[in-house]
Amino acid sequence: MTSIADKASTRRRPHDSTATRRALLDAGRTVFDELGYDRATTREIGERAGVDPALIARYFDCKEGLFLATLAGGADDEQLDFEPRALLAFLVERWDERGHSPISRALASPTLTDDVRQQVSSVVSERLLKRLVEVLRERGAPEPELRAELLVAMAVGIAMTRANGTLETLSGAPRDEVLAALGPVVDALAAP
Amino acid sequence: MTSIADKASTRRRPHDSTATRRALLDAGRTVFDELGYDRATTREIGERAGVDPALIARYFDCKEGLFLATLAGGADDEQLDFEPRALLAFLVERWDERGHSPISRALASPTLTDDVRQQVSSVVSERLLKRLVEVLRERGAPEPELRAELLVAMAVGIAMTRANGTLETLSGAPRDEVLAALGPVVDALAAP
DNA sequence: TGATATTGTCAGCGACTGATGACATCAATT
DNA sequence: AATTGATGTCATCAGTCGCTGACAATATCA
Repeated sequence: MTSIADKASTRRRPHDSTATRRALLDAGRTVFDELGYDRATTREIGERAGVDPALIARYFDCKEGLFLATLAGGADDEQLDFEPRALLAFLVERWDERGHSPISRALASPTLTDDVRQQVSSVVSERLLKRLVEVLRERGAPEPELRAELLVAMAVGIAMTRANGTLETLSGAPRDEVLAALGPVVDALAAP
Repeated sequence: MTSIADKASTRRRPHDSTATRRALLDAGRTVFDELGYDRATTREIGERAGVDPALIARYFDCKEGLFLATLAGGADDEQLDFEPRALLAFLVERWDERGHSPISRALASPTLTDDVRQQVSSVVSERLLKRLVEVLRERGAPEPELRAELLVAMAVGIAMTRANGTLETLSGAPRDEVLAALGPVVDALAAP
């Protein structure tokens, strides 16, 4: 018990900078995703990480620096299936569960810093669009770049409205049902 | 000149409560839409309305009260075409131009007060969903409520990502091109 | 004209936020 | 063991925010 490498324990092993960094990153991801950038406070992030908020400034320069870092990391783009239906299902599933990636929130945000916009663009492009565009091109879909981004945009809209409960039927419907209804829609988007 | 009913003039006609109310509503709509609820400040709204910010509290109780009021009014649901393609085109067009309705922002917002969620729900339902559902039902589309909300959700995602520029191709593409690509997609959503 | 309610102005309060810098604590090296 | 750099803690600052209450200006009506 009380393993020295205990991660989520109440007592932080002192003077372990990499553990502190990661704790802040994890907590930041969660809080930014749950509350959005503006509502998220450095004090809240620090508390959830079990770390003094002042360390955000030390390791990430400022709040926005931590935000940028959370955007970059986190999503391990393991063996994703880039078949359009499967990818939409993955995105909706991922963004349905809060606390993992603030990218969907950034994509849906009204105002973005230049740095953040650039970061989001490059992450989404690298992790999702690049290979999705390839798949669409193989299928002979016209304007594959545009259609790939449209698929991501659709996922964003669905995830956000499902999360905040403004569209009641959509929010209440089980994910399977939503995805089933979307099947032919995605096919139409990916058709030649 | 210097008409007594001059609305955007530098000098406000004194003691005209209805004009003041409307000025605050208009400015609120614009600022909430441009900046989102959190970034919008009562001082900024007051300045744009040419009105002392303290009057927000008098006429709308508080900032959120003004926000609720902006959600309710504004959109004159004139002779809308509820044919799905046309409706999506209308929504994307409307939400492409900032400063008119903060509803899209509310739909894309991560966290919502109960009051705001309820207001957004009822406005969207009354103005858009109700008749769109009818059209979908006439067409024999299954789960017309779900599909109607999916169309709105798609419009939200597209509008937000286009506005913040995170998806570069989609943001840069002319609206016509985007809507053209979406035509078959909407048809698939509305198909029986 | 004088009395009264409505409307607009202004200064400032209390709370919160991100950030800073002085200080304490720890660990590694000599 | 002593030194030194790295790491963590804390109090606090400066700025911003929504909101309030006292007061001034205006309109309405007797």
